[in-house]
Amino acid sequence: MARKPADQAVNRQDILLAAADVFRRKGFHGAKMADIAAEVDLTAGSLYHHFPGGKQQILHEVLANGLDIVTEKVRAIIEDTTLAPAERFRRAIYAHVVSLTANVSVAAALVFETRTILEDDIERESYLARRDRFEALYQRVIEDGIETGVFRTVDVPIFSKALLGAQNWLGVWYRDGGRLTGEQIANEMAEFFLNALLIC
Amino acid sequence: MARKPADQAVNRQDILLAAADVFRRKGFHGAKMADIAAEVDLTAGSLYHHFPGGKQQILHEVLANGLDIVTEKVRAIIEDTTLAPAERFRRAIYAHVVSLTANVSVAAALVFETRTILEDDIERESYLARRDRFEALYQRVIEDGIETGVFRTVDVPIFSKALLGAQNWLGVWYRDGGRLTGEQIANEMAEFFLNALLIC
DNA sequence: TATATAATCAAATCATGATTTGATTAATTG
DNA sequence: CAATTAATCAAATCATGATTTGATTATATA
Repeated sequence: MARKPADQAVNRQDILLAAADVFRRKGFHGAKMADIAAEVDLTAGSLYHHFPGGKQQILHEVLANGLDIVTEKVRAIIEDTTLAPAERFRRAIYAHVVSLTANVSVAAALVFETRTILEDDIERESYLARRDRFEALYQRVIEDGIETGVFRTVDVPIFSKALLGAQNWLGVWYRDGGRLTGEQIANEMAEFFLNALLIC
Repeated sequence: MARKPADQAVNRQDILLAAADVFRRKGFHGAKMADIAAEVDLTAGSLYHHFPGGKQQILHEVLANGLDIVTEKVRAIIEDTTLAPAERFRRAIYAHVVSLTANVSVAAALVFETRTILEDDIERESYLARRDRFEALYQRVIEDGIETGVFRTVDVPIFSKALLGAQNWLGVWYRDGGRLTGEQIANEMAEFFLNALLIC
């Protein structure tokens, strides 16, 4: 029967992480299959064994996985209605930022390569849906806060784009081992945006 | 002597704008010289007459020009010490955002292709310097506000990255003809970030 | 251990696209 | 209008890199 994967054989996840890293450094179009393969000690051709769909499929899985992981964390917080809107908002930002900094390469791919995947008509639909679903989470909690009277009356779509921009930008500048940890940065950012909304 | 450029001949600026647009849609690596050429009714080879340095040079000029134009607008405001820090901060954001929305393609290039130009060792140095100079402008006015006691004591580098992220992100989502004008968005964003800083 | 299947590789294929080259066609200026 | 330089083009070059193909090697299970 089918053999169980050997311990030393590379698995899909290794390849996806390696790919995210190469994408961060060179961009999707600039990344060679050989570059990705080299990161996991394979040759370019071997990658097709794991991802028959080639480079495009690899990108798709990097982005879809990455977004899903963050979405799930944020969703759990936003939908916890036992907490006040301000607290849900704060915790969501914190979790989100920590998640991005914990995995800069994927965060960077989410920033830089979303455009690439949207070029592909097949992926386009499903990816846009994923993204809208995510953005809606933040919009919901902001609206809750406004209705409750604890948040200023801001333009919610614009505010959420500003927030997401600030967060996504981490994928551009954050590096492990910098002056602040991901958690410290997450705290700061949650503070910033909460102050922007709170009526004092 | 040298001939004066004919009226109907394409000029460098046309090409740079066309290039920025193609870069926005396909990314630097995905953009073909032929794509850029087609936008101005030329063939790929003809572009080398205007830009002997090829695609790389075109990217360099798009980014350097784009950044310089925005920098100059923001600089004039930040350095106008007849205004209070809060007012300088507000006007700088406004001018910056209006400038980005007035030229989405260049704004998008500044977001997506900075990484590309940084790969090039020659450009790297000069471009990083430009960018630091720009970021320093915002940091200065924020520090002024803190020292004056009108702004909260935030972590200035992190705050400015959050701000720049929110602004740069416009290059990703803003499109002409949307629900709000560039000016309206600029106002909103200035409000957001001012509220994040102001001690009420 | 024998066999089936997974993993992998090296060497083709195939396409694509940047850049160069050698004319050819304007437009300017004396 | 002749001479000169600018703009442009079509057709080579040249390189690069994704993907395919046909073995080869490793490992698990019967």
